[in-house]
Amino acid sequence: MNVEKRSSVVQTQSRQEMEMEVEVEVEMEMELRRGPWTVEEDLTLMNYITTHGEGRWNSLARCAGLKRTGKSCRLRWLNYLRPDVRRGNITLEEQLLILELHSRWGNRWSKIAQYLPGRTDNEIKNYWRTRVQKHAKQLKCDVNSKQFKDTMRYLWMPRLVERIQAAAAANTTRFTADTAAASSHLTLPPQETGASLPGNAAAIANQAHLPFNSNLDLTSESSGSSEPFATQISPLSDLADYYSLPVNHNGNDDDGHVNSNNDNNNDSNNWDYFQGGYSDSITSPCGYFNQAADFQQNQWYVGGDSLDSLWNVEDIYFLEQQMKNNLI
DNA sequence: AACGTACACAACCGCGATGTG
DNA sequence: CCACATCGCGGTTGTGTACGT
Repeated sequence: MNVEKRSSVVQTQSRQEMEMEVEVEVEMEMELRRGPWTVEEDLTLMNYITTHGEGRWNSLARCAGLKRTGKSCRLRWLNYLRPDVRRGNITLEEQLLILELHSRWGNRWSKIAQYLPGRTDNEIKNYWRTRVQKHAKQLKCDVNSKQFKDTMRYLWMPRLVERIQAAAAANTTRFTADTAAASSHLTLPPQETGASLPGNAAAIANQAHLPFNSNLDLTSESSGSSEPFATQISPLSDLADYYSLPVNHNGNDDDGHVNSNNDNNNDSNNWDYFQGGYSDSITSPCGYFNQAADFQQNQWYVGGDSLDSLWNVEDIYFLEQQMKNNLI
C-alpha cells in the first residue's frame, strides 16, 4: 500500500470513527427508534416523500419528524414503501434470471436487481441465501464450488427453462389446476400469451415483466448506459435470443470476479441448452445430462414452482460424477 | 398446549464511493 | 485540495411465523 493510499485509509478510518461518534450522540439526543417500522412511521415517511421527494435522507428524517436515521428511512422506502416494489413469490422466470446473473456477477445484488423490475437487492439476496444456499448445504457442497455451479447450470436451470416453457404453452390453451400449481405467472393478462407470438419465451418474458431482449448485453460492464432497460424490449425475442449471450462453459468464472468483455473471447461453447432444443444439444462435462433427460421429462413439472422442487437424488449423482471427473 | 426449530424477510451495520461547499 | 455529509452496497443479525414434536 503506498503512502497516499495509507493516508487515505487513515483518513477514512478517523472519519468513520467521527461519524460513529456523531451517530451515537444524535441517537442519545433524539432517542432514535430502531427495529420494525410502525404503520404511523410508514405513513409519515410516505407522506413526506410524496410531498418533498426523496434524497437527503438524514435531513429528511429530521424534517419528517421521524426518530429514525436517514439510513433507516432510505432502506424502508427503497425496500418496502416505494410504490413500484413488487412483493410476493419469486417467479420461475425471476429465479432463472437470478441464477443466470449470479453465475455471471456473483453477489452483486443491486446489479442483479436492476434486471428484475420491482425486486430489491435485499429481496434477491434473501432469496439466494434462504433458497439457493440451503440446497448447497443439503448437497453438502460449497455454494461457490464448481460442482454446485455446474449443478445449477446443467440441471436446475434447464429444468426451470423447461417448466417455464411448459407453463407458457399450457397458458396458451387453457388454465388447469396442474398448470396453476406449476406456474407462478398465471395472474398475468391472457392477451399477453397470445398464440400469435412466434415462441413461448416472449410471452414468458412479458408475463414476468422481465427485460427480455435479444440485444440486451448482460456481459457488458460499460455499455455506456446506466439504465438497464435502455434498449427496447422486442416482442419477437425468444428465449434462445435472450440466453444466447456468451456464457463461460468452462467454469472459468468460478473465481467470482466480474467478467470483462474480454472474458467472453474464448467462449466457443455458449450455453446451447437455451437454443430451443436445449435438452438435445446440451453436453455436460460428464455427459450426464443427456442420460438424465428422460428422467427429467417426467420429473420436473412435478411439485411446486420453486427451486425446492428442482433438485433431487440425481443432483447428488451429478455431483458425484463431477467430483470423479475432477479427481477431487 | 407448550416448546423447539426452521424459515423468510425486514432491518441494521460497516465500509467504500461519491457529492458538495 | 480538503473536510465533511451523504449515498449505496454487501454482509449480518433480528424478528415473526409456520411447522413439527
